[in-house]
Amino acid sequence: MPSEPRRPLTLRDVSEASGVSEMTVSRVLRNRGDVSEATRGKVLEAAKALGYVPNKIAGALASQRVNLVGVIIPSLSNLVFPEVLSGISAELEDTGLQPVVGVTDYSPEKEEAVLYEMLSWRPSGVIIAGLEHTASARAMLENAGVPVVEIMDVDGQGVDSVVGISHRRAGLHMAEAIVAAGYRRIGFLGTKMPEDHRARKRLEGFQEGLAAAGLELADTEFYSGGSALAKGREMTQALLQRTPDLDFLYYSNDMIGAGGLLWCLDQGIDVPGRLGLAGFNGVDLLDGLPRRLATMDACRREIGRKAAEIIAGRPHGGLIGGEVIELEPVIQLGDTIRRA
Amino acid sequence: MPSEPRRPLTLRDVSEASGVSEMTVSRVLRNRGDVSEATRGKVLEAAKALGYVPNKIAGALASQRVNLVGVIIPSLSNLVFPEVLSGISAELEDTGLQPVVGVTDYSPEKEEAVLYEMLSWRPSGVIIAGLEHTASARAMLENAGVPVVEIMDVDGQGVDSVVGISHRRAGLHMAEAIVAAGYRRIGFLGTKMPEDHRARKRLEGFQEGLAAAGLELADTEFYSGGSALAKGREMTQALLQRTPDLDFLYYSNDMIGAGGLLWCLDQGIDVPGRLGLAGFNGVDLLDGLPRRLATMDACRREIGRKAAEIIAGRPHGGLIGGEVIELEPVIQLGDTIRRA
DNA sequence: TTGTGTAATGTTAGCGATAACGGCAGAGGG
DNA sequence: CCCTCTGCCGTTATCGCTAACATTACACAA
Repeated sequence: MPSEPRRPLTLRDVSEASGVSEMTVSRVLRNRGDVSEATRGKVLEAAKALGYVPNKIAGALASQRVNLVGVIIPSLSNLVFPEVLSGISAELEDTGLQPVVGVTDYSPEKEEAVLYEMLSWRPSGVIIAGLEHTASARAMLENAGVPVVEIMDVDGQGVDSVVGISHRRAGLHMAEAIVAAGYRRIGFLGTKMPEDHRARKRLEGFQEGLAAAGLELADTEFYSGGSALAKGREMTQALLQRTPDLDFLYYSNDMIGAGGLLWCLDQGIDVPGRLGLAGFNGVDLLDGLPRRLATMDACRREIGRKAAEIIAGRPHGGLIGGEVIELEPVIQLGDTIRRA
Repeated sequence: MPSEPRRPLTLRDVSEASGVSEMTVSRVLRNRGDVSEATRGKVLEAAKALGYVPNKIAGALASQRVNLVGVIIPSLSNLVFPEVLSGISAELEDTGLQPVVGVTDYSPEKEEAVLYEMLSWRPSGVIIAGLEHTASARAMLENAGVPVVEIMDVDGQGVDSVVGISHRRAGLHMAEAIVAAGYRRIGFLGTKMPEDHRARKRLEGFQEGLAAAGLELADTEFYSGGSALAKGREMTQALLQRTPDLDFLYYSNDMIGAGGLLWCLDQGIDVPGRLGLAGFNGVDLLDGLPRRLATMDACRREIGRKAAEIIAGRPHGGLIGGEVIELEPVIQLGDTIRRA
C-alpha cells in the first residue's frame, strides 16, 4: 500500500520495483509475448503493490490501436437508445472493445461536433444513429478509416454498413393492419421534431398505406416537450374534441400512445371497439398497462448487437465494406386493435 | 475535398499544405498563443481542405491533459441515471470537459473493472455513483490524483467530494408523512438487489421512521427482473392477497408504484381512502397517470450539475478536497396519500 | 566442439502532438 | 544609434508506451 501519489506512476516505476525492463513489464500487463512464470509473478505483484494503472494514452499512441468504439445517438431519455446500447455492450463484452457514448439531442450540428470529438480519439469503429448527417459529418465518416455502422434506419443511402429497419415500411404495414381491421377514420399523433427522420418516414409510410386503401389521415396532432404520458392524454383529448368521429389513433411512439390509452379508458371509451389505438416501439416498460397497446417492435437490442458485431468483426477497419442488414419489425396487435 | 485517406493525416500534412511549422498549426487549431490573422486563415483552410482531425491521443500525452470526465453509474435503464447524466452534460457544456459513461450493472467487480479502464485514460475527474466500492476501487479513487465525486448518496464516508441526498432520511420522512396521515398497516414492495445500497438505506430509514411511531412493517414483497410496471401489479396483488388488511403500500421506486396504482384502480380499490400508495424518485415520466403517485424527488438533475461543477471547478485536480453537498429531497404527496 | 533453435529478456526508435524556450523582425524610447 | 519590448513563428525535447529487432542463455543435435 503506497501513500504518496505525487508523481504519477509509469512503467518505469514498476520495472524498477520488479527488477526487469519496461518492455517486460509491458508484456506482462498485456499478456503478450513470452514471459516466464517467475517474472510474470514478480511484475504483477509489484504493479499491484504500487497501485499502477497503465496509461492507455501512451499505449494507444505507440501501438496505433484504441479499444474504443464511438456510439452516437440522439438521446438517452428516449428509452429506445439505452436498449440499443445494451445490445452493443453485450456484443462487445468480450472482444476487448468498449463503447463510448455521445449524445446529439437530435441536433445535426451537435452530431457533427460530437463526431469530430470522437474521431479525434481515433476509435476502432463508429456506430451512429440515422442516415442523415451534415455534409461535414458524412465526409468525416467516409475518411475516418475505420468501420462505420449507421443504425436504426435503412431507408436511404449509408456511408458504410447499415443496420436497422425500414420505418417507411413499418408505417405502411401498420396502416394495412388498421385498414384490414376495418377502421376508416384515422388520426395521427406525433412529435414536432423535424430532425426525427425516422418518425417522419413512418408517417410517410403510414400515409402511403392509407392511400393504397383509398384513405387519408382524417386529422393530426403534434406536440413537443413535456412528459410523454401526459402529452398523450392532452393530445388525445384535443384531437377527439376537434374530430369526434375518428375511429383510430396512430401514435408516433408508445409513450404518448399509453397516455392516450389511459385517457380513453378514463373516459370510458370502448377500446378497441369504438376506437382503436396503436403506437410504435414495443417498449416492455409498458407491459403493465391495463391493456396491451398495439405496437411494432423496433428490434432495438438486435440492432445494437448486429452493429457491434460488424465493428468487432473487422480486424483493422478492413476494407470489406458496406453490409446492409434490414431487420423485420413484428407487429403486435395487443388489445387495442379489433381482431378479425 | 480529398479522396485518399490512405495514410492517416497528421499535423505535418497540414503544416506542409499551409507552409508553416507544425507548432504554428497546433497553435491555430487550439486557439492558443499568438498567430497572425493571415497564417490562421491559411492553416484553417488547409486543415479543412484536407479534412484533418487532430489526434487527441498524441495531444493528451504531450500536454498531460485530457478533457474527459469519467462517469460511472450502475445502469442506464433506471431512468434516474440518464437524468443525472443530463445534469452533468449541461453543466460541463462549455467547460471544454466531456463526460464519458461507464455502466456497472450494480456489480462491484464490474465497477472496479470499469474504473480501472477509465483511469487508464487519465481523465480530469471521476464521478461515480454510490459510496460503496471494493477495496481496490477505493484505493484507485484515492490515488487517482484527480478530483473524485461520489454521487446520489451521502449516508457514509466518501473518498473525496460527495453530492447526494440522505436516502435514510428520505425513507424516514416518508414514514413520518404516512404515519401522520393516519395509516397504520404498512407494507413495503421493493427490488431484490443486495447491491442497491440506496434502496436498502431508504428501507432502513423507513423502518426507523415507523419504529419511532411504535409501528413496524406489516408485510414485504421483493422482486427482480422483468418489466417494472407489470411487476408492480403482480407484487401488489400478491401482497394484498397475503395480507388483505394493509392500508398503505410503500414502493421502492415509482415504476413499480405506478404498476401497483394501476392495479388498485382496476380493482376499484379506494385510493387513498382505503389504501395509500407511495413511491420514490419523482420521475415526471409518470405525470400522465390517472392519479399522481406520492413520491419524493431525488434531485437527480441537480446532483449531476453539482457534481460536474465540482469537477470543473478544480483546475488540475487541485487539492482543495472533499466537499460534501447534501441536497434535500422534497416530498410530493400527490393523490395517493390522504390529506389532513 | 560448433551450430541451430527456442525461450526469455533487453535496446532502439518512434507514435503525433505540445511545452518551453529561442530567434528575429519591427516599433518605440532614450 | 542602441536597447528593450512585443508579436510571431520555429526548434528541440519530451510525454509513456509499444513494435521491431537484437541479444542472451541454454538445450540439444551433429
